[in-house]
Amino acid sequence: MVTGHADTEQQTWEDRLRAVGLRVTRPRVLVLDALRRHGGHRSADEVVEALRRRGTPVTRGTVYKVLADVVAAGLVMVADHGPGRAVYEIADLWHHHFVCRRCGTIIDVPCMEGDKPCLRPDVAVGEIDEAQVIFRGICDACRAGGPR
Amino acid sequence: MVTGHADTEQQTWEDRLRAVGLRVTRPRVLVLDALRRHGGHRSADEVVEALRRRGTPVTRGTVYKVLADVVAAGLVMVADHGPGRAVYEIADLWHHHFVCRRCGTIIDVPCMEGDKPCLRPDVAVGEIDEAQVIFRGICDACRAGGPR
DNA sequence: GTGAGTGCAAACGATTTGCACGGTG
DNA sequence: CACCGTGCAAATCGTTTGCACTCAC
Repeated sequence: MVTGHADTEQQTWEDRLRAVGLRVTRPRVLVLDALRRHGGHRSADEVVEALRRRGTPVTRGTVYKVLADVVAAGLVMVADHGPGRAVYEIADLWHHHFVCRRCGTIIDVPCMEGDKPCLRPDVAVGEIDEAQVIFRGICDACRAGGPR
Repeated sequence: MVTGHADTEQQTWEDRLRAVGLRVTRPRVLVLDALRRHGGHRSADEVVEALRRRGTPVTRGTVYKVLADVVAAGLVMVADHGPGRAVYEIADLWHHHFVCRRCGTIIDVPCMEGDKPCLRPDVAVGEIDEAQVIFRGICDACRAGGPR
């Protein structure tokens, strides 16, 4: 599909960035790559930490700016699961989140209707372009771990 | 139903507080009452401000503590619509939220299936006790106000 | 070369915490 | 009267911002 050898598909980020009118810069590619490598949800600080560990440090402030840009551009989704708990992930497939009350783990829950908002309220409130669903409860791992 | 004269049903808070094992104190009743009086969603600061205006001031710190307690006790629901945007409301009837991207207004969206989580994922992730749904888009008021 | 993007560090605002006093049970 | 809950103020933490420098285009 992609011409070239990139085993990380990294080149795609350049295309995607350009496609949304953002310049291709090192921090942007690194942040996006960190998110895709991880595959799951990461907070801004976790991205900073991951990049630092990889030997390609990016400033905290810059990470926030990059995240704000790519979220605004639609490349990344942000989900707030509580105060000071914003998590980011690549906006590829739409899905919901299950948050464990006990261990805080976030588990992806596929959206039953594909890549568009799968829910619609039965009252007219406005034009809905997104339906973010957060399920809360106790995850199987914690339940298996005993009643406490 | 309730013996007494309380036109504000305030006495109920005492019962509800006791029922969940919390002491009945002035700040707690005031905070709960402020939330119910308002009927909608209020941030911690808005509660502080409302109580101050009513001539029954409660410290910001105390409001946060009270809110944390009553949320933990299940008397109040908290919804996070973004970083530093936690809003609280009485946990009486289950419903979802529609957040306008333009003006920030929060509109209640009734849950189609009554007072229990109306949604269930089709994968087993754990024991779900809550499904919080946040719809995002442009509210009718903003749309009526023109394309910008 | 020019403006967008970055790094650094200080500023910010919501929420939390420590401690001494006061009220509830 | 013992303890929980409050008030006050300082601390904490995630996130934002200002400014000079650098790099992408």
